[in-house]
Amino acid sequence: MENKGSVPAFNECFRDTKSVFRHLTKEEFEMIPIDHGPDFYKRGEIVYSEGSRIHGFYYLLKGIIKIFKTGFDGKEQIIRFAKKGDIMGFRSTISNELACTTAKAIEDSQICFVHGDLVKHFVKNNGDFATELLQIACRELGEANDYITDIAQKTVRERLAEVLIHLKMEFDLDRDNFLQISLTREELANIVGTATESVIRLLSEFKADKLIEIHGRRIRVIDEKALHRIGNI
Amino acid sequence: MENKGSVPAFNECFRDTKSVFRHLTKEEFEMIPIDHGPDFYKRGEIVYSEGSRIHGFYYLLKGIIKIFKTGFDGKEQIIRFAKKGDIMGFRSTISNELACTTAKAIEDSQICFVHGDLVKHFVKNNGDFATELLQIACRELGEANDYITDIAQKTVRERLAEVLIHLKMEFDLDRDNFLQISLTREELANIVGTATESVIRLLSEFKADKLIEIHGRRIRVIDEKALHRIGNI
DNA sequence: CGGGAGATTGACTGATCTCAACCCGGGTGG
DNA sequence: CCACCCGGGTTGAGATCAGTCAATCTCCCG
Repeated sequence: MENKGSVPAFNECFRDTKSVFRHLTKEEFEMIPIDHGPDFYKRGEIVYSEGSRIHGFYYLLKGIIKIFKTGFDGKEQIIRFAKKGDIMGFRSTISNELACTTAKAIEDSQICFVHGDLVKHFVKNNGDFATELLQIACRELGEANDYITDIAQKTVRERLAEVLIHLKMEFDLDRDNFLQISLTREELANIVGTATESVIRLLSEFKADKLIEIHGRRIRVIDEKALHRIGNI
Repeated sequence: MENKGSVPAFNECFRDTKSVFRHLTKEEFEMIPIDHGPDFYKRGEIVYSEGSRIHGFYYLLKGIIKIFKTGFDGKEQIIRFAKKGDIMGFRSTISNELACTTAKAIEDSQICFVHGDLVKHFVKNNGDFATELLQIACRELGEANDYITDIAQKTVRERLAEVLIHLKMEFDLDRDNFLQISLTREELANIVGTATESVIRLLSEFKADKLIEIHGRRIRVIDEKALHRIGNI
């Protein structure tokens, strides 16, 4: 992690009309220390680790972070991805618990940090901010519930189809309509909740059936309808 | 659903020092209409259904409610249980979405309802209340994440062992140390995320191995250590 | 007593996992 | 420059966990 940020860049990131911080008053805004700009993380670098104490919020300015739990045998389970505009670490901050997930950059990323005490202060004194946070938590909760049901009830094939659709919706496509996000087969497996080899086999199948196109890690969805059908979405 | 409650009983339920509503001021308290007391639900009755609009919070005074999602093929996936003191329906209320789960009484229950607008008002104007709600959401989120990882990575056997431990921790035991909560084999399967027959076979195994004792739906954990080991907890 | 729900058991099947071998491309140290 | 190594990616074979189907049993209820 490296700090190259400038103060204006830091301030700018909170001004975004879609930022969680958009409800802060001018005065509250100025409470955020701007002694240093955003932090830079390279692909592979860890933002925070499972079991460590988190001292505040991470607001993602740029890049993609994978958030995962490590299972009993060391296998990762990817819970979600954070991308531009998302916040991380608020669960632990709010509930005063140790982090229950690890956050790792899978693309070079730029992150603003806001101290937990400050966030708690905002929650207590700014109803709109509290409501916003609560809504974010509730949205995540809804997604988690869907996830649970899917993993518990669907086959690996169904889940993989669904994950591909989700990735397509959640992340940008490049000029050739390939998914921008670059995941190893193992990471895909860790989203779906299966073995790497299973993902590989199913991807080949999907490819053979002309549902997707693959160039190394780059994947393009060709027949979204069919994937919807396969995934029972 | 039937309304037999008295006003005092209704008021009383918010006074509990462990209630979410404990942070409300006297004035806020009085904003809650007390024109009717708590509602009574019999075992099997539905509090709210997936896909319906929820108009507020359900605060559980007494009883047990199972909260589940219905999967593609109609199979239930139990997400969690609500018991005395828990709230239900806040996700949908806060995020203004339709209910994504169904809540059904598995024991005769007694529930207080508070309108959503009021709850939102409290969140906006009472920082402690907002913080409390946020913490509840965060706790659930943490549990959901654990759940995801478990279902994705553990075997059915491991998960069943874990579920038994959880049930023992979460619910009271009767005088004979049997779990108070009465679940069908199918409901157990719908927590674990497996087939009913698998649960039956594994329960018999656990019983043969003297880890648990079974009398119909009543289950007693005998060897908690061993279950811990089996469940990799 | 008949009916129905839930519980149990057995047999079978098949989706997935595991293990092992092999490939490929990039980076590196000699 | 080249051999080697290492992290992914692929493929095949075999093992197995767990789901499905079907028959039976046990209560409990009207």
